[in-house]
Amino acid sequence: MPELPEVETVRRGLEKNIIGKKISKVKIYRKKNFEGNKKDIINKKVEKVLRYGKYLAIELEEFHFLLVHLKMTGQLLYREEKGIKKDEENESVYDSAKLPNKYTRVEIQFHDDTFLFFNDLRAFGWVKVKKFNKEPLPEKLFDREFGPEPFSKDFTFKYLKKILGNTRRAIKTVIMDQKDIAGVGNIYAAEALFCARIDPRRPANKVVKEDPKKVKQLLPCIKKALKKGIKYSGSTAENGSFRDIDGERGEMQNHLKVYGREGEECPACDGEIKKIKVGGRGTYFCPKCQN
DNA sequence: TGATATGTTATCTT
DNA sequence: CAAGATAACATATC
Repeated sequence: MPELPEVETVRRGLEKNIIGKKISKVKIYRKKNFEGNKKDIINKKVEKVLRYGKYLAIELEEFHFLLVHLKMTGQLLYREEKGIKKDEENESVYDSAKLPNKYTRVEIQFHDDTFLFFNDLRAFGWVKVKKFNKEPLPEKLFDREFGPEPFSKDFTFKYLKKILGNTRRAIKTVIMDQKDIAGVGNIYAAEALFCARIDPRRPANKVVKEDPKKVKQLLPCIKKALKKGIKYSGSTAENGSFRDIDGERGEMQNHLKVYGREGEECPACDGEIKKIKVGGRGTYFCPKCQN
């Protein structure tokens, strides 16, 4: 679930709460979700909290990093203390009145006895410890390539035209590819394509050739969709897993135009929102006005 | 009960 | 080899 806006929501929460804190203890509940040597980060102070696409990097002293990817159902939960949170009850499996719980994979304790829990029901996510000799580029940090951040100056119309014009893949698949654009996932891809009135199934190169105007629209549409997602602190569907570091749901699900709205009337015309598969993923769009 | 789920990546196919 | 498609990861829900 977590895409750029959700991960950015978590990043901001962490920035507010753990900068300057020193790690005192690391407890690993599930080895598969942890990589590296936990001793490397003990007694190290948190200096920065960074985000690259959907990836998080907590930078500690002397170029030590605590890296996190939430994948589908991961959560980073900050607590002043262990145990049961007063007046809280679990309504869904993704709630966490009590911490740690059965889905807690890693527990970070700070010197002031506050905690950061990495919870992940499906356990696809991970926490890694890495160290460097100097400030690393994101490519080095995560051992992978990143497309430009949607809010950076590198994300231009020229660039968008280039990545779309180069391939016959469905346009939705391309804008979700992290090597092409960092941070866009299934929800915000659907919203951006609706905003630009583009059929998500269309081969990307065809859209560039036949509808350059729509591609020009798509650029601000991607930014707007993500910005709105950040504004509403991310999206948490009915049975969704996303929570901020206080365990709170996002609000963006109430402002989505097509994602998750199968069968509802299109907000732009009198068509009906349909759900199909594109590149194996659930895809919501209005067949009447997106073409 | 089998299909499905918001992410990424290894592997298979064309 | 490249591009694109698909399976796999682990668990809950309908």
